[in-house]
Amino acid sequence: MARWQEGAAGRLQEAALRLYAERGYEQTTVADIASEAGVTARTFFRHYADKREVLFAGSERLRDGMLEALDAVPPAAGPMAAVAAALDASAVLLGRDHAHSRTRGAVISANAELMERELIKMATLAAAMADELRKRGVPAGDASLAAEAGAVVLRVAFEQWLNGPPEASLRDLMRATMARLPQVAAP
Amino acid sequence: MARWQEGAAGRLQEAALRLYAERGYEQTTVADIASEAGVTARTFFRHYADKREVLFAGSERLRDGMLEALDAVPPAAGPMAAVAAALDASAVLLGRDHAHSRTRGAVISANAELMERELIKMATLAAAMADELRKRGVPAGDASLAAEAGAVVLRVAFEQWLNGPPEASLRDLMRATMARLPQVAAP
DNA sequence: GTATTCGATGTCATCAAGTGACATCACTGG
DNA sequence: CCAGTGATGTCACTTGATGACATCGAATAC
Repeated sequence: MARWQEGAAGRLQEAALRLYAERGYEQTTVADIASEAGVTARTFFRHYADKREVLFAGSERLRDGMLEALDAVPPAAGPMAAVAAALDASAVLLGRDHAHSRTRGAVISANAELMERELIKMATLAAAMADELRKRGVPAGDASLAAEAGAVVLRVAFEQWLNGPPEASLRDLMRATMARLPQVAAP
Repeated sequence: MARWQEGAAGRLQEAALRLYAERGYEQTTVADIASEAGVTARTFFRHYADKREVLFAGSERLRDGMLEALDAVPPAAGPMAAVAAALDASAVLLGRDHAHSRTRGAVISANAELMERELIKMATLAAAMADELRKRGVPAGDASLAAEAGAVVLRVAFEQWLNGPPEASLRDLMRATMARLPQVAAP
């Protein structure tokens, strides 16, 4: 028998999402979350850098999955084709649990601090994709544009998916949005 | 003679930028800034909602200027043409003081919290443009895409301008980036 | 089988951000 | 002259976040 219960990180994650959803992010203290998970506040900060981060665990997995998919595309293909492959990978990772994503999305969009964190995660993702594109020989400016455009497609499609029926395919939404972009962007 | 010196908001802004640049954002306390500006910390928070916001005063002026320019474009023009006009307006407002922008940009990109704030300001801007486009009859999805794409162009061009020579024209950079987008976004 | 080390946690102290309540005092309009 | 206004100061307090040190079960070494 362990001195402490296992899976503190997971319990903290669940408790945080539940409390944020129930009473709101600002009305929830770290002490509340920790006590709910059966640990102390100090332990919360050993698992998550701050009160926001507990909602964004797993973002490295998303990034790695997307970069892997991007790398798998032959360099002969254009930058946007590579980005499209990364978006396909993201759809698999993000499009699993519609209900959970909805709760999480509602919590995040209800609070500016959480929105900020979400945005910087997306920006980091885009920067990583741009880096990868540059390594493939894409000119710096084009790499930034393609990666950021991909992030825009991801955000717009994900939001549509959240607001739509649970059975809709996030991947199809992303592809449709991706196809629409050059038409809208044309003058 | 007034009981207190005028222009506390401006003095706080200058002191904050200087101290953030000298010792770094995290190494600067609100008390430091306030004392430098000859007021108390409590007064700092009466002028700026938090320690980050002092670097983002004037973002409403930028938003208003861009929305005004967007509105001036005849609705017959496509959404991207309207966004382009808004970007032109932003170039006038943002492209004035290269040295100051560079210092500010260096401070912001050196700190994740400040980056977050910058990103949410851009996202708010994009959301406002998208709203305006929808009012002009642009379909919701296209409006989001066009506005977010415009924000991408602004960010990429602004960064190039910051890293380039002071005499370069931000407006020209934005137009060139804008023209490049549909080519990159095409599969 | 006992000793040692390791790792996740608890405890305590402390700092900085942010906020509410109330006092102050120069200026302003009557 | 006097009441009211507005920017500020003062004080008390909550909460987020971090460093230092202690604890104790478990794995590992011997």
